[in-house]
Amino acid sequence: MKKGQDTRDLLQTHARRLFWSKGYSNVSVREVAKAAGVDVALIARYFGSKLGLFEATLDTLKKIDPDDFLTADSLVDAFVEMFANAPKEGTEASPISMILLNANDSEVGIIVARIQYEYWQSGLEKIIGSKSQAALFFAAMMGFSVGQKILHLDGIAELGSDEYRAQFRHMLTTAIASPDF
Amino acid sequence: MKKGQDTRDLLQTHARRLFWSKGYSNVSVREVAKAAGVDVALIARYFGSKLGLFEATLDTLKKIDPDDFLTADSLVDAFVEMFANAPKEGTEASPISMILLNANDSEVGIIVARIQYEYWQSGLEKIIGSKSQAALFFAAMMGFSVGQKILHLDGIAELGSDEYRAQFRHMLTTAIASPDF
DNA sequence: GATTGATGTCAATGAGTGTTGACTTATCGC
DNA sequence: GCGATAAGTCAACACTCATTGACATCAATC
Repeated sequence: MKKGQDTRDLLQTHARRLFWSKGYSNVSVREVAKAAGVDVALIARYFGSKLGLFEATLDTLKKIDPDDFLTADSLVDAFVEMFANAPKEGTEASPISMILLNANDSEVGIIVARIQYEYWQSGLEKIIGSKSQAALFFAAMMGFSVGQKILHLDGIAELGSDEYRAQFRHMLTTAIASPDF
Repeated sequence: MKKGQDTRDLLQTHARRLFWSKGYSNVSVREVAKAAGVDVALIARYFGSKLGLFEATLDTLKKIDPDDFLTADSLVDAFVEMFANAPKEGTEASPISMILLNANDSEVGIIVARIQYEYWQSGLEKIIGSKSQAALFFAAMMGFSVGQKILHLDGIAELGSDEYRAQFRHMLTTAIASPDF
């Protein structure tokens, strides 16, 4: 018989993939269990509840090192690449678009958003200098993310092109820059 | 006995308020019927289905005149005021944040997003000049909206202050401006 | 080999969902 | 007043969902 930890890992892996691509409320525990090849009841055993299983998939969100983005240039670079090299549809969502994917779920959405924003907040404020401007920047990133990943807006979908990449870089740079007053 | 049109209007009014504040999937037909004080079955009678009722609440989305925003200045003004004077929590969502509120619902989210984007698209492109930049601008607006209305991010929540309003105006203005290349 | 505890199976529960059809009641035209 | 049509009521259906508890099965320990 398998070790319990294996089953746990199996559930967590498939839960992450499913939750992060379809959103919390669009995935049932039966679906996760079936994908993992185990019985539904084991979710309750190992994670207590569906929400417990979901929260277990959020661990990796906290493992990115914020010191990777210490200057404004590298921050812009990082974001440009994040969107330009975005994986195609059906794959896992980026951590940021995860927020939007669950925005309508008061319980889950706030959990994800808080984790994400608290993570980015200090770094963004350090670089941008203004708390409110950092919040605007973060919000704009969410918008780009949902525009690209969920709504597939014309234009944003093809962020890979050089011309568009330059435009995107320009927008981010000016957004980070200090106002002229 | 009431006229049928009255019941129809009553259902539509309460449906709009509920759908636009909690999102489509977070509102049940029974909840709408109870708020309107009528029987659930009447939703099927007058609107065919829950989705039909929802689509009926989208009519007002199409009634805003895009010619109100013909210059870049008035566009920025309109957006600044839209966010600065945003109604408090619990009230109806703005049309834009409606998109995010339903982003995780593949059926409903796309309906709302398409209506909204197709409405703004031509006007934005006319003002901004670039199709992709217009898409980015629209996406950023969605992000601001969800940051303010749904996630209540520190900073964005208080967009009414003069200092913040100035920062917001600056960000929008530079975002609309042409790149220096 | 028996006992114990971890692990996995199965069926059922109870709450919620949108939708349907038969029925009753009111309103209007004649 | 009568009949046709509109309007509203009620109960049920068929489904999905997360969760639970009783039961079975395995692995390790004594």
